[in-house]
Amino acid sequence: MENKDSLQFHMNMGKLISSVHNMITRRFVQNAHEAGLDISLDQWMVLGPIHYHGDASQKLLSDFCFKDKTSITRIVNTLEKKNLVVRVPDQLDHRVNRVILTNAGKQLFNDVLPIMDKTKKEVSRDISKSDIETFKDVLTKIMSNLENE
Amino acid sequence: MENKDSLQFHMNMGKLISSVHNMITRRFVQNAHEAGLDISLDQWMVLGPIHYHGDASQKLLSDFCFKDKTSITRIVNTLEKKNLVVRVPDQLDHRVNRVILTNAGKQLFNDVLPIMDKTKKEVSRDISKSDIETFKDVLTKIMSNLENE
DNA sequence: TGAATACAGTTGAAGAGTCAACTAAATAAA
DNA sequence: TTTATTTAGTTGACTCTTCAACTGTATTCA
Repeated sequence: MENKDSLQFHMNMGKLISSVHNMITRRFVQNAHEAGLDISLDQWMVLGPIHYHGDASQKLLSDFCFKDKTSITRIVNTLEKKNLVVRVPDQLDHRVNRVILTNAGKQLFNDVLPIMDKTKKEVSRDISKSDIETFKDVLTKIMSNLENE
Repeated sequence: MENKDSLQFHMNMGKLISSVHNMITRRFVQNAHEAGLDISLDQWMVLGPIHYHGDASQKLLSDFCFKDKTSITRIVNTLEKKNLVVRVPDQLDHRVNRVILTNAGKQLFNDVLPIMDKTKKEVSRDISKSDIETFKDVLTKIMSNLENE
């Protein structure tokens, strides 16, 4: 690709976001892999709230991660297959699963923290604090623009 | 979700981008669907350069769309299944497929243009021109931060 | 109480994403 | 001119996403 720069210049927002999303996802997995850790960005995004809450229903994970309940079902399946979490049926509300970290899950969580940090630094290298703020504000604004309906 | 705002405030960049990416994708498909059009955002992203170039190798599509060649293979498969494009083997370089729009493909392209426009407006509603500019600059900067290696 | 409704979670099917391994054709190097 | 390397594209295995249809369990309200 001879003139990638001029192309990017003409890229629209949707394409930019999609490309950046893919690149960040890939970089995170690469960084984790280089550190000998086997985890995807989405698995990490789900692991976080479980760790934070100690235990979490899939509905809560869905809300926190802004992911469809179907996606949560499948990601939790994967995490369970890897023995990082277990599903425990709620005693009061029998519709609910409480998702809990195993020891391996807690271990992995701590191991991945520095990887996340490294990836963040790589992503935002040479971008000013104020531009990052504007960037996050715009993302948040877009979310509210597209929320419900 | 009681206090979504305070949550978003604490969301990190990766999560924000991932959420926004999914929301834009979903909204585009919804808008297309409401207009009676059956097309995904990724299919549209591939259709564009084909229309622009008149005919395009999969390699070129891969470069323009910032998508893996594997993804292009599968998206072109889908487009071909829907009779929107055809693959024509290149006469000079037998490794290459030239991907060409059918009449149905050209028709769809024109029908989708206003949908794309509508979606863009919805996405960027009430966001200032200068914030959009900063936003796109940051995205481009992230791309160059994560490029190769 | 009993029927309708809402809610939590799962499943199936189809479109995309990644990586790794693979054809087959073109180009470079010996 | 053979041999080696690069390049274009496909395939397989697996993860994630979306939609629609489906269990079961709570809740509401007549």
